[in-house]
Amino acid sequence: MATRYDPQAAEQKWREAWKKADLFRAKSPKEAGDAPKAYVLEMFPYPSGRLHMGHVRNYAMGDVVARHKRAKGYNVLHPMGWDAFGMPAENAAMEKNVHPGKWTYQNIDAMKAQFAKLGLSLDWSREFATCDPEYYGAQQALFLKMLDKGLIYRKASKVNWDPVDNTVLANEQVIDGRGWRSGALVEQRELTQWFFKITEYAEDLLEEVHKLERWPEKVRTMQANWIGRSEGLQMRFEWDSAAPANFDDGIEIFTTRPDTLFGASFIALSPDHPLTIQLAENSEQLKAFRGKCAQVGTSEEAIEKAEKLGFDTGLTVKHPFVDGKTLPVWVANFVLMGYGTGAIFGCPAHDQRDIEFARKFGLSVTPVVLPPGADRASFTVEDEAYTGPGSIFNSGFLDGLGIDDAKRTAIERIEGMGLGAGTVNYRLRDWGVSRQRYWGCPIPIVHCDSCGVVPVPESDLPVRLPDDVTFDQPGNPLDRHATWKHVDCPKCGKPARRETDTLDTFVDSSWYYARFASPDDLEERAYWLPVDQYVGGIEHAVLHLLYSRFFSRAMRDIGELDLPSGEPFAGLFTQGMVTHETYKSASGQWLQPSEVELEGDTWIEKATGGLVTPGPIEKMSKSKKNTVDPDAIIAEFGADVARWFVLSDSPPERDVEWTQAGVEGSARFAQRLWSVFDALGDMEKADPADDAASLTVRKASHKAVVAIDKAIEEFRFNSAVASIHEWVSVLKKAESSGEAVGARFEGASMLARCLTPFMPHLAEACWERIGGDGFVSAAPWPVADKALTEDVSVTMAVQVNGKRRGEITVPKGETNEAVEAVAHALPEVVSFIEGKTVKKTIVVPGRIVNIVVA
RNA sequence: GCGCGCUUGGUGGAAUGGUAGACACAGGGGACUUAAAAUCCCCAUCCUUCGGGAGUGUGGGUUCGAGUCCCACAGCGCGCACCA
Repeated sequence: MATRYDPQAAEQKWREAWKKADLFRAKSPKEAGDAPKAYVLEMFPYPSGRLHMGHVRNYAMGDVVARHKRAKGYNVLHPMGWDAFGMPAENAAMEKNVHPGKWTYQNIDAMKAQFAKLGLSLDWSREFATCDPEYYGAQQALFLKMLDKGLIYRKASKVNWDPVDNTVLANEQVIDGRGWRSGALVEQRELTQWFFKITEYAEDLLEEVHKLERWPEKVRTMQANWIGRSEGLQMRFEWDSAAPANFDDGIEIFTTRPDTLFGASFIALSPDHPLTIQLAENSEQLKAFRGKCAQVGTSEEAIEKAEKLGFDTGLTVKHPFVDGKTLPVWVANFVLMGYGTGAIFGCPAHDQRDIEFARKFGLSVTPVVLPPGADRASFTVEDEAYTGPGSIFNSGFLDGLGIDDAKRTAIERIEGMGLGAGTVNYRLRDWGVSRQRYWGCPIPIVHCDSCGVVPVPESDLPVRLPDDVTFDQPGNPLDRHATWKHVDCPKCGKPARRETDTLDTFVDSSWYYARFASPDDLEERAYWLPVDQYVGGIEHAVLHLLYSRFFSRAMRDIGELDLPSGEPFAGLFTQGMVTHETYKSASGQWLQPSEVELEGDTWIEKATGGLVTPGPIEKMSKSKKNTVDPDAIIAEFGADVARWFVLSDSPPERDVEWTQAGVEGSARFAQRLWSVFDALGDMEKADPADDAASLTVRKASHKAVVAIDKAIEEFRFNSAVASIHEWVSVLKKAESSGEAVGARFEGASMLARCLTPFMPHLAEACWERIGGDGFVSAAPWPVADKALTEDVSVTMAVQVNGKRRGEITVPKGETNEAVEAVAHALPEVVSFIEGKTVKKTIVVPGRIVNIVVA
């Protein structure tokens, strides 16, 4: 009697059995023996308390890799933990009056229960949350070592300050120049903050990113662009007018175009340049001008882009190469303080920003690069700068040189004059990590009036967050806590104050992969690292991955990680999002998928019967209400079906659209799979026979194993799914004709093992039904028999002039001449080549025959 | 603006330079059934005078042969964005 597979009962049963058998615990290097290691890691989640479909897809993918590797004989580390510090916990504290810690750990419990239902092959023995004192205490120790090594420093820096909430805002929390929560106009404030010296590794981070062959090209490019290396010249222009105080030596600029120095017509300073600030002290006009620049600067990029603002300081400098030539010094809003030296020389003829500025303020324009084929007497630049190739002219000793030669020559000359040197500049800036927040890792520092900045002794770590905090007023609870910040100086013993800033939560996620490998054992860390396969969202392409690459280097250099390359993630895969159609009611409200239904061709709202307008397919989000709750799906169809669906329809790197019909299709297929095993379950087990029907089944099975293996290795899970579909069709066909029982048993045994990475619970049930030994989750990957995967004859298409006209089947290894003869004799072919001259015949063995006729 | 990527049936997509559209979803037809559900099987790019012809965003090119390689263009998406 055929039975139905009951996912609810089966999934729970198998999960409990796995847990009891402790199947997924990573072996120690010693236990593993000769087995190679595989560290499979998915980006750990923020414990929001609710699992979403994006998580399901992310972790399903990682689990496919982990289970496949395990079956292939690897010692697999597949851990899980929680990225648990951050703003949402503080927001919850303010809104619901619940302590961030309590809220967070409750969420972790809730989410862990949801995770458990997915049947992931995780090693929970290594679980931690970044808000555990053991974790952030270890992080504080790393901080102190890095500080000691000179990788951390303090400096004053501008931050977005919300004057109502009394807090610092991240850039993404500033919307149209206003705080996202308070709505107050955001101010730029100078605060002394802690910085990680990521720029120290800029060159290495750039160089090594190109070698990460198992990373997506796209991510590597984004990182390279973010680091933004450019070669150029840093030089100083000496004063023509009287030198202002503190700037006796002149004005330092950076340029990538020293070849255009003869075309210089002005110097431009950033509104935030120290000289500008100094000059503004005695000039109301300049003060006003700076204010104007700051206003425009916040957000409205369009406006900012349109208008070039300038202020003539009246100062002048000498041109380094042309005696008697002077350049005016302006302040310009388009010059950024954060890049180079915060000052430039303007060469309007060959820089678009400079030409716009020069035309607006009537500054001179001298072309010095002659485009190929242009006439030197008549070539002019109007409103469009020329930035292409050419030869240098109007440029004294540089005349006639190409751009690259001219750059080199100009740099040498400047160096010879002692005015500057060739340098490399990076767009990358040091990483500011101070956050004026409670729910983060406390910075282990004490400020003492006599001793200054004093590190907390390692024996006093962790510096714990106090529990008794309130969120009823704005600002940092650590700062206003009655006792917490008041401590004695570790050095002199006098009363001092704790640092009340906490670390950016990106710090927490920059080294968790090393902590998973081992809390403190360097050898074990060295054994597991680097992560062999990292899986996560593309949204972390720059910051998280760059910070992690920095941290692994820093940890290496302070002796906390034995990782010569410094690269923490050898392989990276970025998966696409889960999307869903959106729905709007007649009154314009977003509706959840569960609130609407399809009647014929039109969507209606279940509750009201009102007409629903389906909208674009977008990433599942609360605001658009186009979410599907994994719990509900698991309750209805089981976790295997949810896993199968998110892996089946689209290539893993692309978005997948969640559809009800698609899930139902996956559920149907799960039953179909079960029926393959169920039909065999009551039969006598037999070895495969060698009749034609058996051979057909066996070939399909052995070929499928190879195809699925390859597809998983290449992250083409959708192709693996397709192969399984085809395979099952063959098995079902044999089943309906009652043939090839032995071959079907063999195929089913292989199928159960190939299914395990995708639908682990179902695979266990199937394995059990056909009397498999132990857990299929612990069974080795099936080995395909080469004799069955390689055919003795091949079908080849026959083309005439590149058009397919027929096909022939010939023995494998047949000579080209014989193949050619068969092809020429094919009736469909004869009618096309009759009466024509055959110019040549191309035979690609095993693939195709192409007959070329005149 | 600069950089990167993508564009294949009604839909998601498959295809080491070698039979385009595997596999799935939706659709159509049939079988089983008193009926339904479930299940199983078949059809399905377009045009056609049924011989064939056209066809992978558009236009060129390389090749015996191009979805795949090269050039140009268009559309869409992503990233960066006054980076000197």
